[in-house]
Amino acid sequence: MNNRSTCPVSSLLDIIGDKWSLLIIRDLFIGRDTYSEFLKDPERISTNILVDRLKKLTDAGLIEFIRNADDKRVKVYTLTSKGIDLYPTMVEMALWSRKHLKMDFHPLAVDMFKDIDAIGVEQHIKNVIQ
Amino acid sequence: MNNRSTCPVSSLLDIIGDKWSLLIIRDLFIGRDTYSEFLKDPERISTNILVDRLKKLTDAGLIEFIRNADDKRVKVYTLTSKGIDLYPTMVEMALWSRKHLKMDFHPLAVDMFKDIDAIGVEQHIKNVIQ
DNA sequence: ATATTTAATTGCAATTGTCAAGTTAAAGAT
DNA sequence: ATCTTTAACTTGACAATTGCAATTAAATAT
Repeated sequence: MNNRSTCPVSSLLDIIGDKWSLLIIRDLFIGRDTYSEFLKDPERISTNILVDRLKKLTDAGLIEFIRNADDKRVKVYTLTSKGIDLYPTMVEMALWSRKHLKMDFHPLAVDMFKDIDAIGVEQHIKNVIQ
Repeated sequence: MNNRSTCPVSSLLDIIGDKWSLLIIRDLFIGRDTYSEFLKDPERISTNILVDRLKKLTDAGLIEFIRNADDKRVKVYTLTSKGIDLYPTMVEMALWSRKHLKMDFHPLAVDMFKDIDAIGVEQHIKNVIQ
């Protein structure tokens, strides 16, 4: 366990409370699923941090990987159900940013916002995680 | 701005993506609102980190403070509307922990879960932030 | 065999965090 | 008026984490 406290927020922060972990989770939601694809992210994660976070997220049971059958060097990561369940949190974070940060967002985010406005957050989340 | 990218999730992580910032926000939601109360948290934040985070959260416009009129030594912190709007994110984080971490939670969290189960997440959030 | 690609490691500097102690200004006690 | 306590920092020594650049190992491609 190793939690700092019995607060459910702090307990999740103990797992994903840094600038990088959630970005790997995000990538998996948008179809980026290998080490080299994570490295291409605009946020420019460095290789040692990436390896460390992939290991920690795997140990925490949020992600797992299988070797690509055609190229066994390639680890293809996937979200576990535990990882998929972070989607509502990420959506709320994105909605906060849309409301409070005056900036232009990535096309994929714009599309997501459009869908949320069209069918509602609840239905959007349902569609993504089930 | 200084964002790493145009991803709305990463942009929020640029502001609160660490192990401490959200705990200060949490404290303000449960009525802890001074430096010395933050220090008493079970997570044991150290003094220089607390000062640093209070300053960063203030600069980011998530919190602000006024001096206590009766005791001018005391800074009483409050959430701005920008900070209050982090409540949905924190609730989703707490719900994730309840679902996936097999542990006993703080009485205040238990009460919150009870209320959410009774009236629904949406209504619970409405009641808290308006 | 040689080159290329994917994933991971290493060395070192810079940043961040911990812990213990000290500082300052206001408030309360004697 | 002086002493003590309290709130909010500040500092310094040290440990841990992160960032950057270069390198390595294994699998695959030519």
